[in-house]
Amino acid sequence: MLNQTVPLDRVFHALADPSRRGMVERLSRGPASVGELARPLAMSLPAVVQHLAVLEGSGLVRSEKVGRVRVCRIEPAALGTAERWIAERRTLWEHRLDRLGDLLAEDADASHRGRES
Amino acid sequence: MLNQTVPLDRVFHALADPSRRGMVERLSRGPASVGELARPLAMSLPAVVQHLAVLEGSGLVRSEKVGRVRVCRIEPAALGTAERWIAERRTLWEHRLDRLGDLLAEDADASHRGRES
DNA sequence: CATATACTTAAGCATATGCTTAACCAAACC
DNA sequence: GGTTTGGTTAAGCATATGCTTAAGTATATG
Repeated sequence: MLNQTVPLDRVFHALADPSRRGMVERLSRGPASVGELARPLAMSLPAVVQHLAVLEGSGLVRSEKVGRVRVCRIEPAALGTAERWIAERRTLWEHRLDRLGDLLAEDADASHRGRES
Repeated sequence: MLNQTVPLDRVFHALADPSRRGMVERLSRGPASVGELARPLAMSLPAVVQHLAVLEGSGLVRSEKVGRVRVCRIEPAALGTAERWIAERRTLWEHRLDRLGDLLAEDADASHRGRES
């Protein structure tokens, strides 16, 4: 498994901003133009375009130009990468807690039997 | 559902750095001291402590001092928050794709029946 | 053809981030 | 009590981020 650190950096960084998460949220309900993405945000259009560039750079969003409007859509794969990383860490400490639980159980068991070992 | 935007900002920002993810990864296998966390990283101890502060600020990690060594542990809840946010977005566009699939199915159905509507 | 619309590009700026080194503090060791 | 060990605090600095305004381009629309 290749150590793909760069995309994770970009995906998590992209998600670390509430405006960008708002855009992802909007796009998860369906495609939208830059103007539509900008409407709910209290900032200039160029600022929104910069956020969009971060999202595209992370692979979370892709866009194409149709006439004079740019249509943006979500790109599920990148979100999956982030979700998977988190899930893997969770699995690790869950297993660790399992082993800890086993140890405690053994311990309890041992003390019932009169603390051998 | 309260709009808890601040912790998500911090959690995603904390995860956006490979050194910090490395620390989380290490801690997901069990508690560690600051020195242990620093060992694999090519940077000064104060830099590591600053990363640790970011992780603690996000709620991903908590630590306590035992004698002269600081013991750090992972805090599962924060990771869960991030995972949940992503999962919710995924659910949204999956449902959207379902509806889209329904539409296409209806469409195909309609064209079989001779393109009504 | 003229004008409005929907971006796009460029430049500039304030603040935040990610380090560094130097100096300091307190628990453990000899 | 002196020294090593493990961490902490402070200051400084280079670069990155997140905006802004101003000006430009290309596609509709009347």
